[in-house]
Amino acid sequence: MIKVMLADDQALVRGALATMLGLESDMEVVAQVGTGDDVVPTATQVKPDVALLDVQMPGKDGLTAAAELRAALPGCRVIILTTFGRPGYLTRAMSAGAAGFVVKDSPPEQLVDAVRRVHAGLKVVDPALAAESLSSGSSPFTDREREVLLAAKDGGTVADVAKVLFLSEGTVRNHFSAAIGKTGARTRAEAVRIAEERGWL
Amino acid sequence: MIKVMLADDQALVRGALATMLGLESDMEVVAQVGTGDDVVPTATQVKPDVALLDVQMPGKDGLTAAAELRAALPGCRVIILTTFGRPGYLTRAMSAGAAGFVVKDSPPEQLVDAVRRVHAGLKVVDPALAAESLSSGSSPFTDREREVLLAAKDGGTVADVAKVLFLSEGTVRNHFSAAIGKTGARTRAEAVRIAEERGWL
DNA sequence: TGCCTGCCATGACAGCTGTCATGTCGGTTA
DNA sequence: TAACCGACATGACAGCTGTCATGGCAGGCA
Repeated sequence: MIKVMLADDQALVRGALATMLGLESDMEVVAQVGTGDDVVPTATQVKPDVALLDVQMPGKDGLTAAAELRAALPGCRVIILTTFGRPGYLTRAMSAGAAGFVVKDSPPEQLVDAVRRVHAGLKVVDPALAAESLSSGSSPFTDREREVLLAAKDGGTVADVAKVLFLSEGTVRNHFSAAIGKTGARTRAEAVRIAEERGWL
Repeated sequence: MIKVMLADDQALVRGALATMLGLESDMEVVAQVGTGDDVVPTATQVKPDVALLDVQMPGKDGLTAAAELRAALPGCRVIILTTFGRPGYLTRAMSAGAAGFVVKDSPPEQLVDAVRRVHAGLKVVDPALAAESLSSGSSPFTDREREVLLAAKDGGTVADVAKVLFLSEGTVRNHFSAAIGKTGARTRAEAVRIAEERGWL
């Protein structure tokens, strides 16, 4: 039996996936959690063979949780499960030590199949997404640029960002300008949107 | 047997829900679609008793599809299923003739229960969400204000919006200003974000 | 009819934003 | 060592943005 653990913040989806995987004759759902913070504590108790982690969760996100889980339980394979096929997510998932990456658009059989393959020691990645990831490349931002964009994500003004990061307003404007250039946007709001879509934040 | 139809753009979630509902002894999933445009054509063929519609879908959104479905098949009950518990969605779902409203955060049993209740002629609404919906109230925007916000959703400049809506730039700025005041935001980017969160767009 | 209210439209003006030229600092190369 | 490069920081300037005062127009009401 493959012992599977599920982490997803949407109880309905989590429950439905658990039911579906539980029907497979060689699988057993041994734990379900709804936040990123619960992943490692629960996993160390139940010692699953495969952990399915959603990227979006309250507390730690799935990618952070994946890295910590790999450190705590090296024998446990991780599959990242996500709504959005953002190229940046795939890159970060792989560097976090994930063995698989499945988009929620995929047919159900693909998830079941992915669990088996990953358990057998293989890596599973959506081919279309892998191609997009390569063509889109990794984040072109410098550390400061990403910080500045993050601080402005909720619509804060230049003055707000400057105060939070202890920078002059001119500097903040300059970083925005660089980000706008790199994303091909025309305003910082658009730059933030594009960066978020590509998983660069 | 209650004949259920599922509409959700995420194949994995759709499949898992179908499996889960199919296990209930008194239910039968008779159709699954992945876009809003397929809802009515498929429903007229299979004539389900209950239709579960996600709000976010390619093509028509779930709320629009719900209204059309009510018109085409008055006997078919509609449950709106959504990731986000935005108050505005609930209001719009109800005025579109939906009989139920379930958030994806709910436990799985609640969905199964909702299908049965709705089939029995009852209305099903998440109580917490209903309360929030009442306190948050309906959209405070005028038609023009909503149009202007919608046109600026993807980060377009004032000049872009003005060109699309055939208005002077001054007028567009004025509508933005009103929206900023009504949402309590400080920039139009923030106003757009707030309006979207509340389901006012 | 006259008054009032709410929505829409416009332009002027102060202030914020994005761009650019410039300078510093640490790491790399000739 | 000197030259070079990239990242970070700053301030000046032109242009865009949000606010405000103003006016037209349709609907409700005494």
